[in-house]
Amino acid sequence: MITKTKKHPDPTLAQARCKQVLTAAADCFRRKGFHGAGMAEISRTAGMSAGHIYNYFDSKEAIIECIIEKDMEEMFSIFENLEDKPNDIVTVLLDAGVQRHLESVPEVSMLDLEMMAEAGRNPKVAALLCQADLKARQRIRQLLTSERSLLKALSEQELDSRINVIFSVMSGLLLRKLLQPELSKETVLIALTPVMKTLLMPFEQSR
Amino acid sequence: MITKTKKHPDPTLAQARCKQVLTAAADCFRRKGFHGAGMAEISRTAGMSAGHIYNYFDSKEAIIECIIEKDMEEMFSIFENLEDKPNDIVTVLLDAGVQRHLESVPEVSMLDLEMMAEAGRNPKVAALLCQADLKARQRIRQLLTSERSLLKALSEQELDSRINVIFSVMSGLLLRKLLQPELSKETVLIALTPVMKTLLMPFEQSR
Amino acid sequence: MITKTKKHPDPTLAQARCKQVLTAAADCFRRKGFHGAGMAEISRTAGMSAGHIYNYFDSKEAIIECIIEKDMEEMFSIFENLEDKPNDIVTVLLDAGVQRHLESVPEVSMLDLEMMAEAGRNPKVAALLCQADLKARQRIRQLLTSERSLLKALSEQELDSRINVIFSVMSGLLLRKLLQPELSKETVLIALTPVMKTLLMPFEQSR
Amino acid sequence: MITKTKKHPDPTLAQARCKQVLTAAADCFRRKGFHGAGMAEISRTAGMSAGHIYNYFDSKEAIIECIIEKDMEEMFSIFENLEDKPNDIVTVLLDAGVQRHLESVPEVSMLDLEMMAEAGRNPKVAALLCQADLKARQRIRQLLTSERSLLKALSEQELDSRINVIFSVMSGLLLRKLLQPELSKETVLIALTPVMKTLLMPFEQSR
DNA sequence: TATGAATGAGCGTTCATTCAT
DNA sequence: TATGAATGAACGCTCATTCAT
Repeated sequence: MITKTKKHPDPTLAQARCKQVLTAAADCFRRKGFHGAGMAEISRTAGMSAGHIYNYFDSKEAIIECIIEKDMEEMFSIFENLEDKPNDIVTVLLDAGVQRHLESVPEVSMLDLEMMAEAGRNPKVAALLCQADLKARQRIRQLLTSERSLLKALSEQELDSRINVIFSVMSGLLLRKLLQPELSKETVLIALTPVMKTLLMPFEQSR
Repeated sequence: MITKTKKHPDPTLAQARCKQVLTAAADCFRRKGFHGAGMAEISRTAGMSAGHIYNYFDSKEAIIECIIEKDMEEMFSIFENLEDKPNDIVTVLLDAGVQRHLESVPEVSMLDLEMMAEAGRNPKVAALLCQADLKARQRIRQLLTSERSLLKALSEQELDSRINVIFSVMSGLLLRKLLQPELSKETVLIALTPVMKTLLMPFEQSR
Repeated sequence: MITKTKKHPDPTLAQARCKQVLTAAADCFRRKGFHGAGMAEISRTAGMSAGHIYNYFDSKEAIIECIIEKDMEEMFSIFENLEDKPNDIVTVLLDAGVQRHLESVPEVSMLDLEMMAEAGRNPKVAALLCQADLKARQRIRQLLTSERSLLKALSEQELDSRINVIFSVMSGLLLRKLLQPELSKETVLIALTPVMKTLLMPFEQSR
Repeated sequence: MITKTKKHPDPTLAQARCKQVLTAAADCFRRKGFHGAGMAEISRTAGMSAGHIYNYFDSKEAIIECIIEKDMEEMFSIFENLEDKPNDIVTVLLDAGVQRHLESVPEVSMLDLEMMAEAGRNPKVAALLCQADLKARQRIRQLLTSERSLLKALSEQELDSRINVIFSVMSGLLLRKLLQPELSKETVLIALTPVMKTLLMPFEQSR
């Protein structure tokens, strides 16, 4: 993750400084947005001169991308751990999604939102996000087509549809939390659980 | 809508000028984002000098807030028209949500996202959005508890839950379109329709 | 010469401001060099905010190029007037060259030098200078091959050689003035006159 | 040559390190110009940390001045060797001048130009250059007034004039090469040789 | 009412220089 | 002696905002 374009004889220190910068930057970005936070503020927050940051990152852009990359990686660690779980896939997905998008501290959500908004303007950011999203969907697809799934016989398109709606409702929670901060997990689960069941079972023709 | 801090001898003209500015600004913001569009470009688009805009708005911030307000109002016109529709509430909600969040031009989605991101930092914007969201939920609640609904007997909390999940999955489509632009309405509907059915009917106890 | 990329409803004012900037910039460049003079100093000298300069010039680079262009044009006005002079071409060229390169105020020479040094790094500047030099040589060639010249029968190459040596000795005076400021015009002319005669007459075979 | 402001227990090593720096710096300056080359690049080229350079030189400025000094010395070695040559002084001077100013690699010329431009602003540099120029002229004067010269009877002023014009035409070649890179030595010599002959012989009264 | 010339604070970035080790 | 981490002032440039007209 550390910029390859610069030599850092002491990798431990370098990594520490990078982390300092990334932490500070993430903090500032959460509070002010990517473009609202200036290098001056970031450097102040990081306890480091603005100039010195450029020994570790090529540009503010690079910091943003690095933060996004880190965030995506972290998001994936959620999915990595999914398969070890017992066989109730509904519960597993519910927990993961709700935890990530509804229970996280507001600051995390803010950064997620900021990233999406940035993706609308910055193609590089958009690419990073799309790529991460693709990987996530593939991971879920793997899960849903595994031996024990009830959906292994589904057509490509239907599977796609279900996965997209799952992602839609989950990431939508992010926006709900923003617009209705008092919303509790318990309340959400009342309706979300049946929805997830619907999405993870064959649709009944009778309806 | 017109800024109260300035005197305008001719209210008609003033209102016209305000509209000019707001239209131009909305256009620019859609194309470039809130911070990507400059006052110079807005004034050019509005066919008015940059300085003159300040006779109607205190700042760029004020323009942004005004546009968000307008946008919220417009979003409501969608809900206003809902009740005139025939009795298949599933179709009605599906159409409205999909149209707004999945079929709109990318620029609209981008602006929605920016608005949300902005809400994370600007309490005034957050308040506007929350208020609009509240009104929207109340409107839906009205619909769902009307005479012809199957859900009129639901508890407050369960109704709340359902409405929130409906909003979640719908607004989540916004993010899906950003992350997977090739996703088609048809594909989405395969899974989204059963989900909406689930959300708009009493849950079966057997599940 | 005024930047075409910006609209200036009042051309008179615009031209005046441009001149202000160019004068100030030339002054600063003479004293500090192209890279030694900052926009802050230039704006201070021009009695104008730094930001405002960018309403007239796209960049510092553009200012430099504009100054060079102006300088080249001015240099040409010397050559334009040459042909009206009486028939002693030796005197005519001597006067023009000595006046330009030896008698000019030191500031002019400084700028000339700066331009040459800049040409070594900046291809655009180099191109401007080369082009002007080419035009100057063509003008001289026209003069030397005109009816009344003694050199009209010369081979291309020999003509080229003579012209280049003329330019060489003339522009070399620029450097002499820098390195030996006390050198007087009279002293220089003692040897320079015979040299010019040599260059403007057929070479004698006997030598 | 070594900076006097710093103590160096091991003078031999110090001198070696200085040479390292100067060699590296000269190299960088030739490629990028005085202001185009940064201390980072110089230190990398010198195989030494940037900070360490400041143990030998007070500033980048000091390095520049030191290099100019060295360059002036080197220029003199050309003149030193002149007197050993056989008696055709025209050829000797022609060769020396053309070699130095016309045939040298472009980087050398560029550095010469930068030095001159620098002299226009930095009095210390100006002094160095003037002093070197003075010495060069005195050396030539020695040559021209030696036993075997045809010019030993000339007045001070006339001698001065001739020397200055010689230097002028020679250093002017530097500028010609910059402005007309395709110019060949052969072409130049066609006219330059007669000019040098003119300058190194008594002027004929008949003209 | 309307203009656009003008400002100035702030932006991201660079780089000569210092200093703890 | 030697390092390179760290600084901070300055750079060119942008842009929301003001104000004389």
